[in-house]
Amino acid sequence: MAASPTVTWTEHVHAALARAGLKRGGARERVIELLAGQPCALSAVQIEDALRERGTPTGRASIYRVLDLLNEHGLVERVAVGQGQQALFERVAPDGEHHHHLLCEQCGRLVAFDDPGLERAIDSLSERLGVRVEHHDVVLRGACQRCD
Amino acid sequence: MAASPTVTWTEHVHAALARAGLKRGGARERVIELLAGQPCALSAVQIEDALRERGTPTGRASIYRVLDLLNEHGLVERVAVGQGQQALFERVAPDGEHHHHLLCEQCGRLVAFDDPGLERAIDSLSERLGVRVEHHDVVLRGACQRCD
DNA sequence: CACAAACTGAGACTGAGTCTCGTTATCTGG
DNA sequence: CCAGATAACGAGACTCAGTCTCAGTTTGTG
Repeated sequence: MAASPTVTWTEHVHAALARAGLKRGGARERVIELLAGQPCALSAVQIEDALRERGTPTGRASIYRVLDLLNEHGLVERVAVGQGQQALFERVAPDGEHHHHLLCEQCGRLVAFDDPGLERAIDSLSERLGVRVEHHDVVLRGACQRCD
Repeated sequence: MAASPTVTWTEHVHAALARAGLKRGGARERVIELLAGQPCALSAVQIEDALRERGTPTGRASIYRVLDLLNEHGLVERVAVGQGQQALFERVAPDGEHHHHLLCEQCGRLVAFDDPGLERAIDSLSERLGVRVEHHDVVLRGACQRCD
């Protein structure tokens, strides 16, 4: 939502991976580039298909490897839409901004939203429970504006 | 957490299914009985194993059928713990009381919690977004009290 | 008690995700 | 600029949760 960040996500990713002493590779660049152009979450299968359609078919193993790597470095986030059986991945903004999802049970559309009140509720929760909350996922299911 | 409800979950389930004009069957009774005795969510595989260990091995297909049926009737809820690859199921209290989960990334323990503030935040969210929210899942990941 | 409808389970099948391993590309530093 | 070391890649076999099918069994009603 921040219109044009000082560093793009792609640059941010390259910097982080270089800092970790990793080399570059074709498959990785392709996955990163694809994710960079996505507004919301994508499944590994969708990534595989998209790359094939672009004329750059990429091994399944490589895709999962890249996704795992990016996830470990906090550059990408696994979204558990729960009902479906495949994991979705989406980029994490360098500034740490993040959002959650509403899955429309009618049309299957995934709608992103954010809400400070919700974040606050979760923060205070972590204190109340006496636990350290590292990540949180909120998935709403219902009908989106279009379908309601 | 309500110490002893007027109707037990098992009775509630039987009543609901009878109302729907369904017959009884061995596999169903076994799954219901097993779930009735669980404090928290269980995967289909765990159910299959547990039933086998009890000396009443039950077909995989039947277990999934029962779980789907109970889910359709709102008697059981699918919990998407997200990272893992198998769905978890747990009973839904007749009084509609519900809770969420913290998954400890150290020990893998699933801790249940509830929080009115969180529920409120989600309710107000649904208005703000102009959508109808039917269900919601909140999964926290971090370290539980024991591991922190 | 007979029959229709519901239920069950063995096992084949699907499809996402993992693993292996031989090959290839990248990046030093000499 | 080259060579060795190390990281990245991809084909394809494999795993495993979950689905589907279908013939046989049980339930409960008329």
